[in-house]
Amino acid sequence: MDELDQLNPQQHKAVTADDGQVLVLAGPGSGKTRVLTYRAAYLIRKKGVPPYNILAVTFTNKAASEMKTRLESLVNEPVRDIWLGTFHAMCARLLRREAQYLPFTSNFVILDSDDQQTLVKRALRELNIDEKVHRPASIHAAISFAKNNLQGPRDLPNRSYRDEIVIRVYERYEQLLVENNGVDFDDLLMLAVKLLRENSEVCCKYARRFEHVLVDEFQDTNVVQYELLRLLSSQHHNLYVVGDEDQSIYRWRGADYRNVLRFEKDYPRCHKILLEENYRSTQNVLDVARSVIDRNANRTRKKLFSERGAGNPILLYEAADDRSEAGFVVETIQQWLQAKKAQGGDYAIMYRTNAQSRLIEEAFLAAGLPYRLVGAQRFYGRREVKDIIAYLRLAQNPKDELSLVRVVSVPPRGIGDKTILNLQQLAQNAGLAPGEVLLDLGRKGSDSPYWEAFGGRSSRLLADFGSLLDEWNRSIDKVSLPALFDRIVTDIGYQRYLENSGDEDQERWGNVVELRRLAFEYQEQGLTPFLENLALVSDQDTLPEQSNVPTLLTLHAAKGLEFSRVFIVGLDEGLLPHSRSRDDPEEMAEERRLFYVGITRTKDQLYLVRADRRSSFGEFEFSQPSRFLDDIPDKLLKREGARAVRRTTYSWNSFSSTPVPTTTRPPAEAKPLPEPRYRAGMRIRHAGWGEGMVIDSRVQDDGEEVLDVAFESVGLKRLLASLAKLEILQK
DNA sequence: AAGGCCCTTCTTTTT
DNA sequence: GAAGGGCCTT
Repeated sequence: MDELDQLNPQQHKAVTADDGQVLVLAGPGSGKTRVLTYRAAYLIRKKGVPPYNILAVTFTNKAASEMKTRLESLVNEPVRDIWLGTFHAMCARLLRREAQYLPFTSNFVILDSDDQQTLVKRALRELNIDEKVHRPASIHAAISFAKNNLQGPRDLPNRSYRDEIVIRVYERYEQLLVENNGVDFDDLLMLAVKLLRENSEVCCKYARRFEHVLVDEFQDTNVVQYELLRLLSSQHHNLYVVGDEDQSIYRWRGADYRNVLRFEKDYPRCHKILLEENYRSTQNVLDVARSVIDRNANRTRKKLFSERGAGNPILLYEAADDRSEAGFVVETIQQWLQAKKAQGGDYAIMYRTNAQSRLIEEAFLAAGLPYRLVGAQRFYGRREVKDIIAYLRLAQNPKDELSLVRVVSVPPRGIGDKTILNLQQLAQNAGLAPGEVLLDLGRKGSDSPYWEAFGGRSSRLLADFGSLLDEWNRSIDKVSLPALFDRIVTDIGYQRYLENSGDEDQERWGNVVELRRLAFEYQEQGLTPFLENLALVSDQDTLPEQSNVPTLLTLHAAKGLEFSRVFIVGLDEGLLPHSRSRDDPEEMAEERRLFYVGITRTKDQLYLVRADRRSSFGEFEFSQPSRFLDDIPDKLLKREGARAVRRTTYSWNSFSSTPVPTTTRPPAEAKPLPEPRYRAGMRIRHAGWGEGMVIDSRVQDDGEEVLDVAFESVGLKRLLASLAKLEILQK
């Protein structure tokens, strides 16, 4: 462990801290995760703690596997038996092991958010509650909130009709979960805590085992997770947490950065260590970050500093609309790539909402530039992927009614709504899951007691499907996961089904093949770990391996990552901060932290981008600059774009025909501008795009000349004269 | 039973 | 501007 020498004094102090409770408060880029990894290595190598006795909790699976790799290289040998993973994965593991104490069997399924929503809707319908008045999403949010506070239906206040509804839906929802042999995300945590609380034997078993508990991203733990940590460290009391209040961005999921304060209160003898030196960003980036975050209250002020020097100024580009916002991003990247001053992997484009990625993707596609998009939803949310996963889930857990209903007519097999309804009612009366009735029909055919309940045709069809299901279910332990996968896909004729379903069938089949590839990676571990992983993948986990292309991601997904050159787009009121946060100071503070997280991902160059108009709803709407921009001192910003050149745009609205100038900002500073080299009407040649005609040329405040050129090959492009190598063909 | 069409209704962030 | 729900036809 000579590697300890590579740490700065603060980091060294943190890594070698004594046993007991340790709170490491660390600014962005200060080597937080590094400290955590070194701490684990230090415990193993210097303190002789067996990995078996260590529990390390990270925020994503990706972070976990990276930590494991780094840990192994630090201690120079494979690290087995350590528990290293996310809260959810860790709880799933614990619950499967201890399933005997639960109303579930150990092959329980983890429901995704769609499933959860479906169950809530079913509960609402059964209880005859109007979905228009009581939105499933909002009821589900209330249930989730309760679970995150360790409250069951009967622990909730019942003071209004609305309370009453939440309680009744919650109760039915819980029953439905048990009937499906399924748990939701919140249950994973809540059931684990309940088990540890109520069963001291089980609690002791784990608390004895985990001599050391290490936690990353502690600021984003919620009440349940906090309690879980308390219980798991209740024997040895060695709890080591690392976090940064300023980067807490999951309040809406129950996370509470005040857990940091609570930690100090609950463990008054805890050792508190600050890491303030930033190894990532230039001082300019840090100064901008600080000007934004210092407006928040309730935090340990950290004086972030960097030895990297001031660096480049931060660029603020104000585009006319969201299309040209996307155009600016892609063209800027393209120019730097062509000038060989940067490479694709240096870049990240961050945004508040997933919907914003669309225009940017389109701009990348139009420019013929590759990119990668972070987001599990993109792949796992696809219909074909969900279909196959549902079949696998059903094979593993025939009680999974949600999956059964999903796949029963995909591809169509003559079983319709009416028959399914009959099946469900019959099953309910028999005290079974529909899947179990189906299995019985499949095995016994016309000898099954349920055969008579359906018309002859329906009985036959159900029995056929039931016997397929039976075969899949039996083969789980006999054949490999890829073999089971292939068998299901063949048995249901999925490829032919896709081909007959028309458009996009190639792409769809491609996704099925990709899912099969993933299944192949799990052939050693088998179906249950595979399904569990599918349920618990985080967006970051789906980040394709380094391919040196720009990355598109939400600000949330950017947490814990770093990039040389970062664009944060959509810096408009209503988007960042998001309109849903407008009325709540706590939420507004969180939007600010979110912006802060984005800024501090930057190593070298930060671009802040916004647009005067953007289409939300399919309609254009005018937008105002984000209030957060006002908090950045002018001297740290270099302005570009429509506003910077004082091009007045006019807005119109339905109330008045009078044009309203929307340009309000004074120019950064008034000084004579150099003459443009290019004029409208010139014919030019570009190295990549060939010949084109200059449509517009203007010089910005900073002296950069910006051209709009119509190319014969690729159409209209905006470029910087200083970067693009242009040849003037005709004046 | 199944597929197609038009209607609304939203749109934060995600384990 | 997409996705789901309801209603229609075959």
